Amino acid sequence: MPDGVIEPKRGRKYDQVLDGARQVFMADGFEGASVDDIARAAGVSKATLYSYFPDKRMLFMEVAKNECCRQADEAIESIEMDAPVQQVLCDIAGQMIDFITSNFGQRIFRICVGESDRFPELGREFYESGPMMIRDQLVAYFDEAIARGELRIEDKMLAADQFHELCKADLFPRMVFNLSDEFTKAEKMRVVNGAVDMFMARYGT
Amino acid sequence: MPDGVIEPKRGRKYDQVLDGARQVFMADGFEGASVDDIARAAGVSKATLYSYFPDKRMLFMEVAKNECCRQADEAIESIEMDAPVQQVLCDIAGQMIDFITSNFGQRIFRICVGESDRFPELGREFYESGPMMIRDQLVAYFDEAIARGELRIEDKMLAADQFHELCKADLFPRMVFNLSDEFTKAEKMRVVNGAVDMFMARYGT
DNA sequence: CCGGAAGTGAACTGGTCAGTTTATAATTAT
DNA sequence: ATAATTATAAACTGACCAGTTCACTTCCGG
Repeated sequence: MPDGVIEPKRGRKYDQVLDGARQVFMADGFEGASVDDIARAAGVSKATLYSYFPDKRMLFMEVAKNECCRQADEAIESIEMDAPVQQVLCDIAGQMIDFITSNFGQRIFRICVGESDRFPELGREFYESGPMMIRDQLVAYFDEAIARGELRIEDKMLAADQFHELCKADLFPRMVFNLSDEFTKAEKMRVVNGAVDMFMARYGT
Repeated sequence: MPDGVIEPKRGRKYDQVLDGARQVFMADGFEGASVDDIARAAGVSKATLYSYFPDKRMLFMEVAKNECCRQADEAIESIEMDAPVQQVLCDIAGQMIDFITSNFGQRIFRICVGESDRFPELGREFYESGPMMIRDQLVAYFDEAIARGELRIEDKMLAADQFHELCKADLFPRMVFNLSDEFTKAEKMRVVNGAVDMFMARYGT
């Protein structure tokens, strides 16, 4: 079997381990998750797990990277970039809020923040595949809209970061400090519309 | 000694313990800090420490509560509420950014977020003495400014939360994910001005 | 059907840590 | 000065966990 492109990275149980790890990390956090639990959840022996991954951290990094990319791609697909600016911004805001308030978004954020001292690559990795990608996507979209005369922005990076932050108003603190872990459609709409209105008031033409 | 109002809560070494705990928690986080280290830093025996506080969590809560109140009071004092709106908003934004990017602000946030699953009172406590207080203060200020005809706001709570979030643009993600831990005056000014301009474009008269 | 690769389970190492206990010493109040 | 309170040091309990090792089993390709 010289190749076959989609052969599972190595060994049969690689994905199984990743799945188990995802479950346990999402349920218990990074420090909270024990490798024994992960092996049990994956239906795999600890020795096998350690034959795939050098240590707990690398295992976690792999889980996080995988899931982030998957979710980001999904979100980007689903947006119709040719609609009117207001509409596009609403869609983007909706996607961002859905991610931020999702179970995965919540957990990964919590872990990245909590562990990033003892585990600095993690924060950086997440920043680059999260906030930074969002900013780049937004700036690219702004460029188009500016060219069409629909927006006027001096500092596009700042505008992107501002929009991102506006989408977190109210919801994010409540979530992150464990006051709520789900939000109604109405609560989300309020924030989406608030963000878009504010953004257009400042940067609309 | 029937009373004397300012007698240290009980026992001579109470404050000493709190000081040591603050140092070690700020340096190592919550899980990262060992009670032995705290006792050593406080110059106190472990048994003494445990005679003041029932467990590590309660000790941490006390440290956090103390420090939050102290910092919040300081910040509120320092603002001249009768200046023009733009000026007041700039001052408030500056204060918020200074707190968020301060060593203490950073550490306490990291700990609250990281531990709030296994330790839910903590998140709530911090929310109430942090984001919620800020929102209330802002809303109170908005009321005055609206009465003077300087602002026009329908949803004041949302506006307060938006302003708060705007102050975190760029800086907050970079800090929280450990890409930077200090910021130049210029970086802060860019965000402050960006926040105020955006806010005034939306809610100014 | 055989041989090597992949996987298993369970015990083990070496370490950390919260919280308790005990016998002893320093402070303080009366 | 004496008795009660408060503090100390150090050892100890009981628990948890990452990562390793090893003797053994299962799986799969040639």
